[in-house]
Amino acid sequence: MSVDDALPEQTRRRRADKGHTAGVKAVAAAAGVSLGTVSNVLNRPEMVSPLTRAKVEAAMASLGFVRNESARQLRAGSSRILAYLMLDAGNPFFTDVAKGVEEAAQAAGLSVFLCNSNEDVDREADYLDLLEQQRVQGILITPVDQNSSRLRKLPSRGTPVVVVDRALDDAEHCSVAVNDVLGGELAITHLLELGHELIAFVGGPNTIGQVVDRRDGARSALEKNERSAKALIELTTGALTVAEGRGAGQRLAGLPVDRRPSAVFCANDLLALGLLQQCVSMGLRVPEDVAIVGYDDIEFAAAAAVPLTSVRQPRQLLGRTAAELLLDESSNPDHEHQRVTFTPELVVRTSTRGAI
Amino acid sequence: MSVDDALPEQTRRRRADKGHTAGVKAVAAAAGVSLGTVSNVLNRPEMVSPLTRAKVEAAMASLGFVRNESARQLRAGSSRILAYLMLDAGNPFFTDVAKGVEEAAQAAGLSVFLCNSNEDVDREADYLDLLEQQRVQGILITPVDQNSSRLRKLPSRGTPVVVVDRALDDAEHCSVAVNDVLGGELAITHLLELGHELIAFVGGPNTIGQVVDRRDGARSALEKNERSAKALIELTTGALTVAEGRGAGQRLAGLPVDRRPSAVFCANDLLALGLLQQCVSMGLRVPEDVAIVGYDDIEFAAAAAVPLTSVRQPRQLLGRTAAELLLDESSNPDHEHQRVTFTPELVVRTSTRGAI
DNA sequence: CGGAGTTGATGAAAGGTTTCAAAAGTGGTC
DNA sequence: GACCACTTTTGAAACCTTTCATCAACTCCG
Repeated sequence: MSVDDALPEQTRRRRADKGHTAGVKAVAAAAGVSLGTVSNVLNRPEMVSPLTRAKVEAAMASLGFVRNESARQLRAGSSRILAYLMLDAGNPFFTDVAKGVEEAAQAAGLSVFLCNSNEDVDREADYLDLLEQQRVQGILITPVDQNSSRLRKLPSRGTPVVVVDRALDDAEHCSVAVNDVLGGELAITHLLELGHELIAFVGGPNTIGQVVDRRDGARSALEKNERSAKALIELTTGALTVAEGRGAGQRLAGLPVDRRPSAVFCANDLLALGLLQQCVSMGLRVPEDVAIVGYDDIEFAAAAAVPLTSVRQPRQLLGRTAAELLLDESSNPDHEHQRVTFTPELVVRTSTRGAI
Repeated sequence: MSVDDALPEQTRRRRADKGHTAGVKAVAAAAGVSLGTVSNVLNRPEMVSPLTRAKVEAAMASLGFVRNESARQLRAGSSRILAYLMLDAGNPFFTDVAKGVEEAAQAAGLSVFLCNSNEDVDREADYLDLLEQQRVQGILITPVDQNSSRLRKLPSRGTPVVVVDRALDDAEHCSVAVNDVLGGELAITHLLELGHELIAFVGGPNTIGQVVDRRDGARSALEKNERSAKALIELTTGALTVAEGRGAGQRLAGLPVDRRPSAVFCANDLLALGLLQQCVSMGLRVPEDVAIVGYDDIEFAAAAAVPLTSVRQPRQLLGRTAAELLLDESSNPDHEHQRVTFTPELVVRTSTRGAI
């Protein structure tokens, strides 16, 4: 007693001990009803008399009852949660996709947990395990590693998967993507039309499918225009980040003028923004000395030092569609796996255009 | 039989039915050991003989055993997951904070679920309920609504809470913040030193504490410099987004020249970037016609059309510290609630400086 | 007043994992 | 061959919720 008096913080601490939370049983006892009735108040309130309901609700309030979701899920077999495992939470492109996912999930009464693999294969694998063990309703993922055996096994074990911004050749899940090859073609075709002869491609690592496709699109555009493959210089980066973009900018600016490309196509806008910043700070003029095309058309592309020409993707729509496919898969017994492909669009701005 | 033959997709569908997943019981049966032994293989592998372990592991692999995290948590009482409920996942500031959180969590062997309240009070409340019901280890939150009764109740019920980028007057949890009042003062003092007489403050809504503090800092700087309160024109926005920033830009540019502020202090960088973009597109020169100061110093601020002067916060450190406090709270019985405050720093760039 | 029908409340069982005290097995020693 | 110390395995109990068949009470009608 005197101890409690002397140490109020300890009281607080004790209160925070785990395991003290009241469960349905305690509520039932307090309200003087049975277990089942409490459960009915929670799940089928209309079939319990107003009087009883009031008693139970009062008991819940006074005991600070919090439903135990684990127990609930255990019984139910699956949760009301859906997860989006992002490639890079720091890239506005993916947070826009996430916004679309949230939109669709909310409309269906589900919640979304976002996870960030940060382009790290191990992190991705860990999260996949975790989410499967959590028995989430389904997983939306923009994979780092498209050959992940973990990923392939999920659907057959009961966790639906929808691949976002990528199309796997696997038939076990839906996917929603944008035609990245076409996007690459658009970018390079635009630069060729402007008269550029030597072009750099900045992107990497090559484990990322988007990078590969966009590069393939770039090459194919060269071919279609009957240019040599040597017209494309490849600068490989370790990730698709602003910092890597700056690094690439430095390498670019370091080239002797006669071998320096007059235009650069970056695998995403973060790279492009970093590259742009570095070029400007090293005295190269954009677009006079170097023209730059980005990819994604994130909100910041238009607000850049030199507004960025970029290949636009329907970001939010991508997320919304993916979530809808997932919901269909987990609720509709006649679900057929689909591969939805959207078409990108080139948005031309100052970074490739002479004038203001 | 013939039906199965004719419709291979249906087979696939059936396989994806829920409830078929093998549990410890099935594994035990398949390996010819008891339930407890399987559990030992999972949790204390060193105390089961290599031979038995091999048998069990083989059985797990062949049955595709996936641990049921719900059941696990139910027994254990809490999970190995920690959640960060963000104010706006589209704002790079918060994703940087999240990165710090993930860093600290990973070091401690925990996983992080990110949730996005999107500045919506109801969404925030829903997520808080959900996370509490999930019995997460703890919740990191940048609150929309600092008076949320839900939020206040959490710690006493056993879910530790750390408030990020905000300090509540409540004594029931730790908080990690940056001195926003000081940040506001830094910004305005800088503008006054440059000779600006009429300054606009752009930010809102006023339910967001950061906005209020930064505005208060702005006012206090005026006072300290013996200027009239009228020297600060307030343009209130509905959210801290690029779009709202553009709107504010439009309102600003619409003012008659003699009543138009020569400088603007924006409550965050997104507003500043939007405002900057709008001003430029409406023919105002920055910084000649309008000087702009942002807040947060996100990576994109430096890459903007006109590199942005901004108040820098230690973003990642903020997240890391918050997560560490949370971990301490849930593991250390002698934990004392702390209120950590970092100091912001003004980064001057072209948007407030005459020359290049 | 008896029986049918309706409404509301009950409580046991199930769901998958972990824990722990107890049992079984192993090897060595006197 | 009995006993001891030690390692390994066992199985029942507990965690909390939901479901569902069953029961009780009440209303209405003949």
